Amino acid sequence: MLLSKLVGRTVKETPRDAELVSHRFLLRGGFVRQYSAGVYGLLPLAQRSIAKIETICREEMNRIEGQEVKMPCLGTKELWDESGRYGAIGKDMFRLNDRNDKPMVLCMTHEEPVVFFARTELSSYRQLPAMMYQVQTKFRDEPRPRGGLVRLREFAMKDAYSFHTSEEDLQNYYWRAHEAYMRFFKRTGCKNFVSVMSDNGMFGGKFSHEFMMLVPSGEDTLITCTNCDYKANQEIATSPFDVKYSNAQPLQEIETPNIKTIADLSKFLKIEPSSTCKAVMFQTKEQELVIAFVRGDLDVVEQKLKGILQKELIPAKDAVIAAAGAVAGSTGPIGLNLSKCLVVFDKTIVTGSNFAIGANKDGYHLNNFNLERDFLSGLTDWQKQRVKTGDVAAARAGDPCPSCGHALQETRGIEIGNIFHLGTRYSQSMNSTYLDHAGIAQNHVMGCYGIGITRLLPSIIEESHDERGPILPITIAPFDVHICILNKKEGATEQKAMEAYNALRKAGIEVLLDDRDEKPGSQFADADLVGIPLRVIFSPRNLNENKVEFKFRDNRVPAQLLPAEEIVDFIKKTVAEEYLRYSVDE
RNA sequence: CGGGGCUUAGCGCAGUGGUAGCGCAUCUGUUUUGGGAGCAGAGGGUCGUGAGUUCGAAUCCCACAGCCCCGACCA
Repeated sequence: MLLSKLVGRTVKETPRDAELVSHRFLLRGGFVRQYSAGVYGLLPLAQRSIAKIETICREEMNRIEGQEVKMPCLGTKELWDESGRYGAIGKDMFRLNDRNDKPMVLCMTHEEPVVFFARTELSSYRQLPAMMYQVQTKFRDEPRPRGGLVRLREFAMKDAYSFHTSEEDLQNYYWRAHEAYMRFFKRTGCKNFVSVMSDNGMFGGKFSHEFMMLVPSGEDTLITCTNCDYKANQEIATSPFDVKYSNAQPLQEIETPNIKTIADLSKFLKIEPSSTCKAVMFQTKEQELVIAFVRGDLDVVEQKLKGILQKELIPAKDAVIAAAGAVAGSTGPIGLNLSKCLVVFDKTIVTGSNFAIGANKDGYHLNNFNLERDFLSGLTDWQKQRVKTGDVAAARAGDPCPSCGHALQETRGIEIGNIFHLGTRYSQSMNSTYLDHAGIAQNHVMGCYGIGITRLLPSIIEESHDERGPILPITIAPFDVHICILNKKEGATEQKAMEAYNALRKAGIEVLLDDRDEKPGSQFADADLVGIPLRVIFSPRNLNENKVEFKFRDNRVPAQLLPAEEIVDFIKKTVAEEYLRYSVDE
């Protein structure tokens, strides 16, 4: 490809709206352009790069017996009603009506369409297990798109769905998919990534893993152990915490004027925040108050709370708080109207003792609160139905690891892939069955596996760049080699470069040739912005000595001067070696 | 959906009531050629939209929209 003809120009100035490094370089390098919030077009550089990502992805999916399919983006209300998600998913799903006013959706994921395939095509145990995958555009009306290509409303995802006759078979396949993902990310040049245990959401089945690129700009917080293999998204990460035990003291009511926060309360009572109990309030869509009690030094993880209650939560409104008899600033369990609220106690409150807690009376708190003695033991049977205990607190850096007890640490990550156990969540609701040995209809046991194709390019740039631009792995770079011609009009410079260009292309190497009559500085700056890993520079200065310059984009070794007649063979060899760096053993 | 900011040429910006500007980019010519050069010239605008105030509005008032950031949310 001749750079002079390439659609997509580089720009010197950093676009005002771009905050993330990857966003800045993708715009400045002429990879992408924005159409509207969360909607981008891919120019040739990005399109080529993403096509390579897709190819590697297909190879890895095929390797685990995946069969590529293509399901429609456009879906009907009827199909999404079968799983119940037409109603369960809120505004995140794009909805539209066809010409006859029939309600339609733009699919944000494809469990429903794939089950549509499975229930007619996978009707015998003889066909199982089976996996179908596609690379398809997804539409999600994100409340807030952000970070350039990191969070989009329209993006490409590789989504895969596997069908099994048993949980055991699914588990086996799940770990094969896990391995395929590790291979895929290594091959695409991801360096610092991990798989962590993650939240399944409301409909996701029993377990799941997220693949996370560890970069400071990541949106997710990960909790990892400094000693063992424990790794989890903070949404599900847990810790035994450091619990102090002491003998139960008598419950006392204390006057606490104008004390509304944990910080104020612990200061007033001269105790550690970990000796207090805080109330965090949400509500359900049915106007039911939800109060989570957690040790004062900890925070509540909303996803954990949702998991325990199996309900959607929104911030609590004053009227709902008042209706349940909760007093903001002094909220406590005693005196609540349990018919109007659900209460969840974190395990830190179950196992700890003598907490300072709200008295549900403005200006008062209780001290030496002990959950069983002071609250649970006095509940009637129906009240007990309204009170749950569980793990709702966020593990933090420094807390003990649940596996080995060593200190945990926090890391930021971008989610670049996930694998989910789905079980029979969709096959049951959508009546998707196969006949087993005995001729009895059984629901398919399912797993699903996603990779954020579009998101991978910015994620890799986030972890692989310098101040001048991206440093792309050869496996996903838009071209293998970038050739600059300095002072093309002088002598045979241009002719020599073109000869090398044609010879390399004949050898199947993808070359971007800067054939513009630009100053060296401009050419180098643009080459840095495009980020192709290998660079060759033809100049009269060096050709006078019969030499050509070669360098790596990442400057891993100093630039080398090579005899002109050797450059083609040298590049062929170097390109092959470069691909080898990202290969994964069979 | 809350809070904040922004919207003037392709990009980055200046312009507080009186003929719409600068830098970069683009095009022409010329000089120059190892880290974003110089000179000379040219093209490019419904100043986000609508409605007001005014003799006159990019500028003042009102409404709306779009975009970005923080938060909420993220199946």
